[in-house]
Amino acid sequence: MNKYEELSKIFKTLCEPIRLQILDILSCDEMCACKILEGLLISQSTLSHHMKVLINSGLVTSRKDATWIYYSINRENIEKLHVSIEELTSQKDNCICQKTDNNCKKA
Amino acid sequence: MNKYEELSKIFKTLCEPIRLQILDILSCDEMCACKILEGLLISQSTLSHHMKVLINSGLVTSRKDATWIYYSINRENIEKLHVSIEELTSQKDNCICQKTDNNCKKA
DNA sequence: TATAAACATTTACGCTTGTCAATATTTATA
DNA sequence: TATAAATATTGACAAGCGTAAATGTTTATA
Repeated sequence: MNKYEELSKIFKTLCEPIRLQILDILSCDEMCACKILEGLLISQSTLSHHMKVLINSGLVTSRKDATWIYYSINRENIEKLHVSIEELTSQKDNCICQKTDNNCKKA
Repeated sequence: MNKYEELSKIFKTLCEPIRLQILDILSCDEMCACKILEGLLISQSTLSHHMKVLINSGLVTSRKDATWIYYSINRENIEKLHVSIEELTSQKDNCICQKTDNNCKKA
């Protein structure tokens, strides 16, 4: 998997409104799935699916306590996302664009 | 459209590896579509489709010159994206999470 | 041990979207 | 005006994914 595919995996996670809402709900503190579900209009199985996607992306972590699972934002990986976006879009040496001869007639 | 749907529109744009590669190609300078295409393994019509998606998201702008169209990154909206991610994931007053009574038994 | 609560998994369905071939449009130039 | 280059659009198809009902698993407790 190249770097674009790696990064796109994070964005695929973020491209569903309901998952953004879940991150918002988790922005202040950890919360168990049953409480997250209370604020949403989706089924329990659908929430479970979305939490799995969030966990797999690395944007959210979980801990188990008895029958509850507490989810929280992985702030380290949120910061890594900021860095990745910056690295992708900012001017840089040895850029991929320099591998193309840019002799297209310019204005 | 609520704020989650608005933001998800940006992430939907970024969730395709080929569009991330296009942003990378544009990271140093503007480039016309025919030159962008040289560095990719997709058809012309597919590139045209992706450029339209990038334009519609606001992440890329374009200017026309004769038969060429030059595309460039809209850095102002990249910065807005950083702010949106920060606003979503950081702790804040009047957070959506406080609207749920968090009386779930904690460890 | 039986029951209930919390969460995960399986299965099926429908919608979205990436892809390309074919064609259309626009502009420069011979 | 005819041709070629650059880009957009249309149409069709396949793959990915969000969704929920039904069911399974784990844990606490009566």
